[in-house]
Amino acid sequence: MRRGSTTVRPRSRRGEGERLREEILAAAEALLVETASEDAVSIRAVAQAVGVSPPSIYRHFADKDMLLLEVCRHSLAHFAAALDEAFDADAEPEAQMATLAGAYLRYAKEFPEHYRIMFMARFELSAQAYAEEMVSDASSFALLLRIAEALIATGRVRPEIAARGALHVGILTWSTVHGLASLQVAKPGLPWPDTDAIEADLVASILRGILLPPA
Amino acid sequence: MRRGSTTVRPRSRRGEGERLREEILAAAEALLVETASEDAVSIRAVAQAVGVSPPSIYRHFADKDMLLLEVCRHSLAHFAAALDEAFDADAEPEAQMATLAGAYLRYAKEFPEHYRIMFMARFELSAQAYAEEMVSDASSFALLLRIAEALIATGRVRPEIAARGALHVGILTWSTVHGLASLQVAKPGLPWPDTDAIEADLVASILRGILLPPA
DNA sequence: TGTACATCAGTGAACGCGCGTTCACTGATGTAC
DNA sequence: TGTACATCAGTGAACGCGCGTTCACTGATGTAC
Repeated sequence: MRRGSTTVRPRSRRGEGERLREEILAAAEALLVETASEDAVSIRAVAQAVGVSPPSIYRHFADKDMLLLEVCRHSLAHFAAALDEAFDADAEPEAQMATLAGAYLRYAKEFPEHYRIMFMARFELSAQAYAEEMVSDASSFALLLRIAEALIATGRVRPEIAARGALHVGILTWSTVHGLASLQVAKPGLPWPDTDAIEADLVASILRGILLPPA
Repeated sequence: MRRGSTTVRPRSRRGEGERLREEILAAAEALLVETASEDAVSIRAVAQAVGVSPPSIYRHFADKDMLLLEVCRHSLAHFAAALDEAFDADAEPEAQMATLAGAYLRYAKEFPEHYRIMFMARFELSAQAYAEEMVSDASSFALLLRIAEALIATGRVRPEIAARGALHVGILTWSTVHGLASLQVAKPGLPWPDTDAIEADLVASILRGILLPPA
């Protein structure tokens, strides 16, 4: 089986060594997306895809874990950008939450392998780094927390839930959308019925679950 | 690193060859649970754990995929038994659904690796077998569908959701509990706040999401 | 009751593979004088 | 303007490993006569 390019990569000019780093990351990500398998992303496969020898990878990444961690970070930024784009600062918090949930589900459908490595993989070693990433201000989780706070501030969140704070509300909503997203990523072979209807009902259900009933 | 037992396994008597099959399955499952990693379940590791040579495995399983599939089937039965035990045929459908959700979350917490291979792994090849398993009458999914039907029959489910049928309701509830369960399995390193409160609120939210508001 | 033999449970050695990683190296390129 | 040289980007070959799987086999055990 042939895989990767046979292109001969021209050597970078003096001082431009960092270019290879970007190429490696891009190739690793592409490999992940194309093969839909974390296992296919090996040092050797990435090197071949870039058109470089395996030891060259070690110039830019300490080891394989560090490479994967960096790919994961890239994906998190990509994901955060997608959600940010859907965010409307002027909308009502309820609408913001619904929009965010919709964008979340759309992203998982469009980039299932990105989704998988971000939220379904077992990066045991990088748990700490991962946690830091999640908590950073630029992250999508931070955006969710801001919306949760705004939602609580409207006074429409059920008091027993609001009392537990924005993090509590954030995790409730996150885990709900993650459920559908990850099932679809993990089990594409299942006979899914009308997914649009499920998504719509799920988003509506999330809000009904945490909000007071309309007066 | 030493792993597995050094015990010498006595050869089965004539006609008792099937005993090894059970031992292999048990060892594979134990390995999965102990190491918390699908990758650790290799033909060789299983053979060593049982106290047998690697080729012996092939007497009972065509290849590695078939062994893993069988482990997965075992887990599904184990899981279904756990949910069945929590089921109270005499309770109200709403209470049944809440109980089922609670048992589901408890199972995922207690047997995270069983949970992972059942609902988070990528068994591409066995998608069909998996789908058949899910649909069988003895499965936990069948139990969920029965409860969903009973819930719809009470007339308390929101009409726009009830109109889509029990499968729709089942998937909505399943994906919601799966979200929390799988996040906890995938990211045990995250700084989870009070999980009991989250579980309780999630279960309550599911029902509020799909039911009509109390009159 | 004894024995030849078919069957069954399981083995030992080997195959080729792809992996992560290390090591000493090469050769182009910019720079200092 | 020419040249020696330090630096930089990247390489080729090899390491040891564990893997799934195959093959021809061994030796115990039950059975038929």
